Amino acid sequence: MPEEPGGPAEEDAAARSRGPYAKGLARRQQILDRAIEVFARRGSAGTSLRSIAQEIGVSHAALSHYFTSREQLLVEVYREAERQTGESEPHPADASPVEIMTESARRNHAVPGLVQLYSTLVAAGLESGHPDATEFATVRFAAVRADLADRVRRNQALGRMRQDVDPDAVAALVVAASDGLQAQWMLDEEVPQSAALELLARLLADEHTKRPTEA
Amino acid sequence: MPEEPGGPAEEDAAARSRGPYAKGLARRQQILDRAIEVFARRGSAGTSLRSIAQEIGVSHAALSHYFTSREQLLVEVYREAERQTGESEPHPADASPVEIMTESARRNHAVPGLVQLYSTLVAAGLESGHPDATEFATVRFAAVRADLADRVRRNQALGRMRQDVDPDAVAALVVAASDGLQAQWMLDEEVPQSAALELLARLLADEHTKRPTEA
DNA sequence: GTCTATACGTCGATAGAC
DNA sequence: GTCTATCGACGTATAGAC
Repeated sequence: MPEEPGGPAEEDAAARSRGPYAKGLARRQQILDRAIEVFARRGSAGTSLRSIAQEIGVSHAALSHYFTSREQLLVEVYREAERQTGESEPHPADASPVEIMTESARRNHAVPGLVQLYSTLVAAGLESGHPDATEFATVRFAAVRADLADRVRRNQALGRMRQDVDPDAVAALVVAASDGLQAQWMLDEEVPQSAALELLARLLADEHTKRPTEA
Repeated sequence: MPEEPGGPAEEDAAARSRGPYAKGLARRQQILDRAIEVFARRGSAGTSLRSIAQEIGVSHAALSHYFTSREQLLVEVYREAERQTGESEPHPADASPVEIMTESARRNHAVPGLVQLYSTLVAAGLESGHPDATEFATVRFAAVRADLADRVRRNQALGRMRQDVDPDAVAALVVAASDGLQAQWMLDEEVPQSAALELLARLLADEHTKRPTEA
């Protein structure tokens, strides 16, 4: 219970008694911002709680005050970095699944370390004993697949996409292709990432709307 | 593991003075076999050099005698586990790219922890400062893509695959789809992994050879 | 609520004895 | 070839200052 010497106590008291407040939120945000820089410079593997704390000028225990575990910090750093790319804003309603993932890939590449962090989180999520990463990966995959499957149905209804494909299978396939191609591209920029995604888009396009030059 | 007791001593002396020989190789193999079991049971994330060493009944320093780093051990464990699935044996020459990856996925699922280990190695390989994992992932991706691209060309020559697709793009796409679908499936077995791969195969099949029931 | 100090147990790596 | 011993660094947990 805050002592709050002279301030207007009514609304502040309720707000202040629980949950994070201005200073704490700002601090938390500062931690995330600095963490993004550190991850971009050194990668997520070599970045300890202590090194992030040192960059900010606090003790590593302070970070534990804002994030219950290193893994949760990683997840939140990823979300914040993704948010800063504009990825959280909704994509155009009539965009095709492949267009969505192509645009996402383009945004991801603009943030150093983001693809690596994503890969790290997914890999950790596959292991038991990493509940934060598992939940992150599970929820994210499910949400992206659901969005893409809806877009497939919409594109099919518009006659822009083949009718003889299962929307759920297409959604899983497009997510997998996008993620996998980004990983391959990180290791070898010669990998035809864009060409492969465009190829997939062409294969999924309705045959009657395909431009003859492409066939 | 014959140490060839009565063998000619000349080359033995040279061989024994450096590099591994019978006893050391057997020990190394034993370590890998036990490590595979431990990884299957506990996952790669929670498996330290100490825990593997404990299972074998040696100190963790002994493992460092055979593997220069934990990362190298991880890579070799993956290779050994993959070898034991029969994955190292060549696939039929006329198999299609998607058939190859479908069969590989089937074999991978038979070994607990293998998909997780693979994801961990690829994620580590994307980070700088992990040379062993980086080399593993780079070489493996390049080799698989080269094999698949050859198969695409062969299937195109046989008239079993669309002529209007770039073999290199198809190879990268199929690898990405296979890897990504396995990861998604590990988190949610409802993901239509097989259906998505079969869908991709159908999209890539030559239109004239497609069975009418599928169109 | 925010943060420091401190400590615990574990980790990968390495040096040197046997 | 394997051990013990030790190192520095890690994530986490707790006590308590402010």
